[in-house]
Amino acid sequence: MAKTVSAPRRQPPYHHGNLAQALVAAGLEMATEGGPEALSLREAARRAGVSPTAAYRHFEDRDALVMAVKVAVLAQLGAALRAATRSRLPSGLDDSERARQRLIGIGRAYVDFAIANPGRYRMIFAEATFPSDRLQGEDGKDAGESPYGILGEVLDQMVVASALDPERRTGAEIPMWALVHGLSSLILEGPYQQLPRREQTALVQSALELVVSGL
Amino acid sequence: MAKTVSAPRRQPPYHHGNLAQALVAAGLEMATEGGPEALSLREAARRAGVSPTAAYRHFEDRDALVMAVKVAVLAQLGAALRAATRSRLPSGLDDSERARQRLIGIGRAYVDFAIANPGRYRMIFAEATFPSDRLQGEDGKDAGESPYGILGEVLDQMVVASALDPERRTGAEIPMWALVHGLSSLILEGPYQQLPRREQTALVQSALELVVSGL
DNA sequence: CCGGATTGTTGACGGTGTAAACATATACGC
DNA sequence: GCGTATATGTTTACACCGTCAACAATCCGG
Repeated sequence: MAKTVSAPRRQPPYHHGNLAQALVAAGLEMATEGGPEALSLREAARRAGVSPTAAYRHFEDRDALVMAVKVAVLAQLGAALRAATRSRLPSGLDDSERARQRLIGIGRAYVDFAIANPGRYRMIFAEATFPSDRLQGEDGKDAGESPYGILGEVLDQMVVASALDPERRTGAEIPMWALVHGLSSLILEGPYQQLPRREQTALVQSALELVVSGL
Repeated sequence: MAKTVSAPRRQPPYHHGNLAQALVAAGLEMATEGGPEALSLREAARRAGVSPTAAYRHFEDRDALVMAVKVAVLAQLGAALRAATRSRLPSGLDDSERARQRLIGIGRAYVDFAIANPGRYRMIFAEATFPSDRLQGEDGKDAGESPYGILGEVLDQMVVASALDPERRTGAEIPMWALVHGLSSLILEGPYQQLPRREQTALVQSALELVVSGL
């Protein structure tokens, strides 16, 4: 009775089913816990309940896994920024001011994401053996929900709402992007880590306003 | 004849003489080649011509060496910024404009350092096991030639030269610091790595002007 | 001159990334 | 339906890494 053969799913099947995805999920966990340097192929395999080198059937090397996790994190950040673009704005603002507030809003959302998820955030800037083999390509042409794409969208809307001179639109993402990333680094690893959250966000707000008003 | 005993310095003496320093130097090399993750205690020992674990007499663990190298890099960056504050400025500028140009100058110098020394630059933001044990302290109270201190000096000079409202002096380093760090990251690992150096520096210049004029 | 403190060495352990050889399940052509 | 190629997972092995403990050489203060 209870033949081993026909017993349904006694122990995990030989084939995992979706190892690649499970490995990325494990990698995401590890990144959350300790950033990019905490990400290990063997540990990921362990967490996926699979032999130490099974990951090599899905990722050429550690860097490949890192990249995959990085992409996943970018998607999460993109979602956070997208959510920020949908948040309610105080009423009684004209279109121009609303567009401006949207921009400041995603800036805040970016830094908030970094503060709330330091490990995952740092994953975004993980390296791939510096002498960069094939850095370009990237293919991410859709960029539909890429953080950078969303920033571009919001800037475009500012132009439409006459909150930004069309002539200054080109390259406008640069100072914004640089600022939010710089702020995040400063708060995460720099001189402002000790500050109470309250003051941190105040500092972020004023820096954002400064740059946005300068655009 | 030629007694082994008295033969002068046939082979390196048992005691290295200045291992700690040599290890930091080796670490600096390795950081130059491949950033923080390329830094290994054993390899540093090897380059210093010493046994694999000798480093432990001078550094508690790998992180300690990383920190030491980080300090060394900060000093180099500080020197670069200091040099920028001494560079000649075009004549015919009033004090206020000169002070402003100084600020832009160290901003450029910061990004230039990052571009010229990506590995060493990234070392500055190397982590020490995120759950940070004793992050504060830092003691670096002198800050004489610390990059952050130099930035503060230049901002103070702007106040003196009436290029910056004293009321806005507090926290003025934040957007500047965030910007130059963000720009560096963007150029090193972000969407602008492919750009010709020429356009990169142009982009840096305009972002700096935008922020400085907004201070 | 001697004995303790510094500094460096040796050997060992568990962890990592990676490659090669092997095993098993799945999928596809006949 | 069968049989085999292919995809996926396992085992074994190697070199490297960080770290610890035990040992050896040198230096320095009494």
